[in-house]
Amino acid sequence: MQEFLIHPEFTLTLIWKNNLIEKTLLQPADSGTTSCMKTSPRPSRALGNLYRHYLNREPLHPEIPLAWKNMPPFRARVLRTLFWLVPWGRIMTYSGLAAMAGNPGAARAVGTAMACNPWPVIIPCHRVIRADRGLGGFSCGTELKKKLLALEDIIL
DNA sequence: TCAGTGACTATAG
DNA sequence: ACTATAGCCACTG
Repeated sequence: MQEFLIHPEFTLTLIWKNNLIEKTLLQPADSGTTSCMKTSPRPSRALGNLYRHYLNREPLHPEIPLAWKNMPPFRARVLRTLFWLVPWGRIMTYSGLAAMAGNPGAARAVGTAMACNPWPVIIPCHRVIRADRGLGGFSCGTELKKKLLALEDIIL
């Protein structure tokens, strides 16, 4: 089952399987979209939560049902750490996140973990930047990363 | 087991 | 500020 969050800057698709969010798909808004947000009909609790996250910065609920099965251990630790430690409007470096996840030297592996993040936006990998304040990479395009950060009043 | 890979980083020109 | 480079680590085939 799929459902959508339509935002002026992006569309987020939640892909559900066995009552768990298997992954999210993120794509930049195509030109000429609406100026307000909307969701697909009968949104799940998680989607409602995401809607209000972008509407009025409501924190994401810690129990969003994500399908963690088969995630390699370090990547899971990194993603969980990111979810818990970096809320709306905050940023973290790859190396900082590596340290918080318990392995200070693993900045590069954190980058790989971000690249493999199955749940962009829910797990806020757009809030992870380089130690030199550079933007770093983004699977869905660095332009979108910049816009997501701008929504949170973060300018690099 | 091991070589290859990459959303990194510190350092040197 | 930019480029090159060597070191770094978890994960993969």
